[in-house]
Amino acid sequence: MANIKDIAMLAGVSVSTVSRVLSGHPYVSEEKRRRVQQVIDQQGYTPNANAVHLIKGQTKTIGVIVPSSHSYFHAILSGIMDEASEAGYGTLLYQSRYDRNEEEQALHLLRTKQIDGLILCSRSLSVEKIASYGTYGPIVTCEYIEDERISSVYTDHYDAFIAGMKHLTEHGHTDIGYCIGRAHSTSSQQRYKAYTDVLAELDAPLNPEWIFEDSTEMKDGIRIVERMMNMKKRPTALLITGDEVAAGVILQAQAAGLRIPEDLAIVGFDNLLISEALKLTTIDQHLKRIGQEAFHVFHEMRKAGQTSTGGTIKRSIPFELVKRSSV
Amino acid sequence: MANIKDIAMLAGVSVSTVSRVLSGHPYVSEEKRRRVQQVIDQQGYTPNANAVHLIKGQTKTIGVIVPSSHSYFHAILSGIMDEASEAGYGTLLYQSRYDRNEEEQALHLLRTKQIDGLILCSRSLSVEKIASYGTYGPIVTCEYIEDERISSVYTDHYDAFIAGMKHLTEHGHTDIGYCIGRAHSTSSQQRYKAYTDVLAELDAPLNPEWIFEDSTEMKDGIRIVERMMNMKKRPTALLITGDEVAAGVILQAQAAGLRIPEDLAIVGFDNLLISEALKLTTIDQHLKRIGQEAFHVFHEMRKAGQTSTGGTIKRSIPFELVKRSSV
DNA sequence: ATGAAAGCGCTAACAA
DNA sequence: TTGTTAGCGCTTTCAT
Repeated sequence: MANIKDIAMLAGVSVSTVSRVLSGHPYVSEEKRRRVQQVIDQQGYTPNANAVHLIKGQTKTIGVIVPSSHSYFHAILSGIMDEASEAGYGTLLYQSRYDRNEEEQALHLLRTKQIDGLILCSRSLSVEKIASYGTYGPIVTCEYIEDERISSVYTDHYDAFIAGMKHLTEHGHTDIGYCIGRAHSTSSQQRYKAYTDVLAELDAPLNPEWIFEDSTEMKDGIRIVERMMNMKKRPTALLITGDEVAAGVILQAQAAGLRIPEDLAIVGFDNLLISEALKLTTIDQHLKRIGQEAFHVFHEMRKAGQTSTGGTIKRSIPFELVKRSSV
Repeated sequence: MANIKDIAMLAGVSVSTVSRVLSGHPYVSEEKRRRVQQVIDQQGYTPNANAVHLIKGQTKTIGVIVPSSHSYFHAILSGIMDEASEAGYGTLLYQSRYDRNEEEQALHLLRTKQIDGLILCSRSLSVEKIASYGTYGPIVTCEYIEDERISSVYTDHYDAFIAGMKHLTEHGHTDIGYCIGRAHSTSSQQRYKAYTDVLAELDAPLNPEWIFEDSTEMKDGIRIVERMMNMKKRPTALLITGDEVAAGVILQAQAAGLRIPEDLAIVGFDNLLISEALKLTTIDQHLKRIGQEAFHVFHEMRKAGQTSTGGTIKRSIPFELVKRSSV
């Protein structure tokens, strides 16, 4: 493996000239530039990135933590990747599998300077822990976090849930249930509040049995309907955070002979590719845009960091109710 | 940000002693070890990974290219990650989105020494192109590749397809169709061969209309049934590579009033989480195991590379027909 | 058991 | 326009 010294020697120039050619520096004579480039091509030389990173003190790489490869995160990720490559950044993906250790491992990359910043699409670690890594580089979360040391780009889940509930009540529903992912996340709490607020306004009773937790995949949707079929009184409508879960619900509802929306109305979340095929009414959170903005926030902080003391940024992304025929 | 020199100074020792403490080297007096460790803790010091990588000439990181976050790749990935972390390796994920440039970008990481090896879960680039990077480190693909310069860990798709077809013919089916992903991949060709071989043996006619291409997601399954419903003669059984597509087929088949397996028998592939919920008969390719073996192959090559000229490895992973009630 | 010093491969300030 | 040289932060001989 040739290094820059070899190239310099073979081209009969100094290493600095090679370095200048490499970085497209203007002050190089056309003749030497050509000569150097020729040696580079012929030797198949590429600079050792570790050396470059070491001396530059940056890697032009942003880390992204996703807990799983769920399409929800995939949508955000695609937004991040687009903007990152636009800005000349690479993307280092880290799958935490909801494991705190794995997650801290990723945070560690920031300390050891393997990445310039970090975007968390979800978190398992405490806010305190995450914030403690803030000194090593910009950290951006894709869910709202109170802490002042961390930036976030997020959906207002309370408002979004209210919008979904309203849409159902406007269609005459009062027996409404909902399905969420992890029960104790910040968003789940906001959703619970929205749910109870609307129910209270309606003077409708709250039936705890109609709240389905830990639903993230299609199979969870199937399970939910199986459980519903055994209830003495079933909800007439369901708010489902995640269109894959909604797909499972529709699948099993059909198998059980329920018509949609007559017997069961559904409002989903995320507006994935299947959502359209299923004619699902859903709340589009513009996940891709969340990813894009997350990168922008990182980038802004990074640029600000050079000059002033970059403050953190909180940015809410508007959602949109996409009406189809499941309500 | 303190560096090793600062730590040495603060602890009143040389940098070598700090380095020894860092790497758990035996020849350090208990007293100095404690003193150094104390300074390290108090300063919150962590070695700069770029410097370590530079001098060691390795990163203890393996790159993984996945085209998308489809659960098929996720299953392989989880196998890779398990074995990697077991062996003290980090995993750098790269989403190529079937884009040749992105894919080459990942190959480039090998040249620039940011990763020690690379596992491709799928490829868009030519075999030639990929093989040309083989000199920079071990490359392992998770699909069969003829080329001698590249290792692969794979399912024998011909045999697997034969097994699926046989299972259907044993249940009396002769009007069999199938759904595949990318039409021109190596595996698709093998499957086509298996399909025609079985049909020929049966003296059954081949109906090109019953071959559905470009099906990877649930929505594709929906589309397939919509198309099938318009046919004058429908297949009575379907072999579907990908249980998410199968889920879409089941969903839409139910909506169209087809009973499974009476009106339409289905053999899926992959045995995902939903497969069990859907009572889907499916061919489990042991994707996780493929991922595990892919890492092992990388690791073996890497270790061999130190001493001898490490040859490449081809390793076939056995599949398994999981019988449930969709046939 | 410890330290001095060479060097991993590169960039950039400085001199020429 | 070009070359010399001093690091970037670390590991690892080689002495002692």
